[in-house]
Amino acid sequence: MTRLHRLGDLQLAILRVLWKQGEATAAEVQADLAGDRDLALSTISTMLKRLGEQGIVSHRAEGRQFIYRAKVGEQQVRATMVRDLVSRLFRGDSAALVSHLVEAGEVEPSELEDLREQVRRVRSPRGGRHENE
Amino acid sequence: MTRLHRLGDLQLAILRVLWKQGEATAAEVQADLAGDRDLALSTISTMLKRLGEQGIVSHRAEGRQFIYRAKVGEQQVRATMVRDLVSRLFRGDSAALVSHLVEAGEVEPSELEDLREQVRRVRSPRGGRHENE
DNA sequence: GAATTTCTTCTACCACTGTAGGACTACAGC
DNA sequence: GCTGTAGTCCTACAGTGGTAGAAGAAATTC
Repeated sequence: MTRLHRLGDLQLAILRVLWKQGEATAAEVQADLAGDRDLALSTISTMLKRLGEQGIVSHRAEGRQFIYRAKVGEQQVRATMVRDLVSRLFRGDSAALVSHLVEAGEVEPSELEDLREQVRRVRSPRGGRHENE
Repeated sequence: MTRLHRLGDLQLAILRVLWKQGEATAAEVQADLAGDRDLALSTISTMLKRLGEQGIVSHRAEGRQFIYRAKVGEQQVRATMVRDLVSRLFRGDSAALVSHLVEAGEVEPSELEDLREQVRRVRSPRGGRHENE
């Protein structure tokens, strides 16, 4: 599971299906992806197999077919990929990424306010203390 | 310049040098990178040539050697790559990325506050209006 | 002008993603 | 038991990044 930080489009698309469905066969993944991407079954199978070799998905046999399941969670992938991006583009400074988002007009300052509020509510359900300071 | 959104490590490292120095020869890039990455000159040259083919850098001849210059700015690359990540991992919702950063403990809520302040200062130097709404 | 130095370009190789056709295999039905 | 059928695996190819040796070209130096 070494290269979690640079997953391709198809790999992510497949993982998204597995996250959504819990587990799925290659054919089910193919069906779920159909529309956006009409891919041959062998394309999906090949990628699932490769993801398995990389430890990113696992599978169990059910009769003749394999049922796949993601071994990594969506949060984990997000965390890993975001951290990679931050280290590559913002010298590891996550706040610089947020700053960029605001300056680039991707988020509004007011949204920061909302988020701060929302997080505080989660962290301190009854007006308690923070873990630092 | 179609594939700005997925630049490799070396490509970014080279661009960083060009951004810092304005322009540079392959040997200068190599020298600047030495320490972190000790690469053959031909490695740098090859990548600079490829970046040129992709329209990401340009060069002019100065006597026998080429002097390279980035054709894309750091902000542009950041914007493109961040947008790509957001679309791949957060369904295009940049605020969700910020939310993720806070929940993952990568930025503190207090930092959001600072950023909001900082941005307000930049946008409205003397308490003026915003450009939207 | 020949030799040396200094660049660039060519060629090559490995790894990985995306993609898929075809081979192989095993179960299901007749 | 044979034959479809449904599923996996093998093989392959193009594209791209990372890496670099070797070849080719041009300027500098004797």
